Amino acid sequence: MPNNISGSSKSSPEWFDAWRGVLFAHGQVIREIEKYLQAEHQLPLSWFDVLGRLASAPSARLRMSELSEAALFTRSGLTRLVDRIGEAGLVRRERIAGDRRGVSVVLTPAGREKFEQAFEGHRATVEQAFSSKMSPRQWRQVGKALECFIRKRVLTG
Amino acid sequence: MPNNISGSSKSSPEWFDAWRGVLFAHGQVIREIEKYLQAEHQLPLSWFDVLGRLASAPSARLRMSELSEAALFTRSGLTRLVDRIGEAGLVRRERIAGDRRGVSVVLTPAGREKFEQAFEGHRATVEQAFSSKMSPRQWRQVGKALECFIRKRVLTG
DNA sequence: CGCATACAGTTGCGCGTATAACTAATGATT
DNA sequence: AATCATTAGTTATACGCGCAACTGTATGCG
Repeated sequence: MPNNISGSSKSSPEWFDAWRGVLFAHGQVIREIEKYLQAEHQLPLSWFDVLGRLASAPSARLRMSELSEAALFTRSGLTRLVDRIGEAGLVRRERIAGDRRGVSVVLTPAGREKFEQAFEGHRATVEQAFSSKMSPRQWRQVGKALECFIRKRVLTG
Repeated sequence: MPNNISGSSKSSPEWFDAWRGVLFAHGQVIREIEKYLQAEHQLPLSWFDVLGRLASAPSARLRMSELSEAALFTRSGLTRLVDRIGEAGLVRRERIAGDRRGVSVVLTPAGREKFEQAFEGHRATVEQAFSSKMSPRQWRQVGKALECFIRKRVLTG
């Protein structure tokens, strides 16, 4: 076929390298984080993620839809996920006054404690696996460039 | 602790924003890509990834271990993945002369065609979902900063 | 030469997620 | 008030991945 393979001209424009970087960085760092959380806290990353979002929400509560919006999973997966975390006593569901369809997921004290225990190590893991691989200047650039992908938490105070 | 990095000792130091950016960008772009590949080519992203790696390898062939090293999955998952892609006729296995343990995965003509059909659209999808969200300067910076995560294909020419 | 160790890849199993169909409540339209 | 469309969340099913144990081959060592 016409295209010559090994040449970087066709198969890899510059912006594609950026994407590949995101792809690989993500994969490697996620693995490290999961390894750490599982080994030290018996905590799946998905649990940690949910706990973290709740912990930084006002009143430590979020609706299912709010959770899934910001999150890496879909609504469907979230139901079971919250089930499991709930069974472990780290969150609980509460009805919402005024909308009988909705449910709030609330962080329990046990959940907050679990999260706080894991947080520092998680931070250290990200630092070691991710940010230590680049200069401050660079991570600032990366943060700025990818800022637009971050779903802002729009929370009415 | 030894390091109090540049001021913000709160919940989000600057390098953490960079990581969050990677996390979110990855999630969103991956979704878009998967949606496109599935809708237009009935091709899971993992298949496309394998086909692409093979397509850009000399002789369009790679060992299982080479595939898994560079890739986003582990060896175990790869066996089944290659099974499925093989059943679809896009790759095939071949024994390696001189090492009866090893197996080469080889791209078939059908596999190459499938990949090439999907490649352009994939490229366009990444461009639209990822790189159009930032300036050329920025994606260059991102590419540079995350370069170290990319497992280089060390291929003796 | 015979046994132990390391390596390449595959298989059994369990778990978690996504897709789609479903229940239930809300809101809009008439 | 009755109906239709929309939204919130759950459930049924299937599929893909990772972990750990297993087969078979290669290599090291006494």
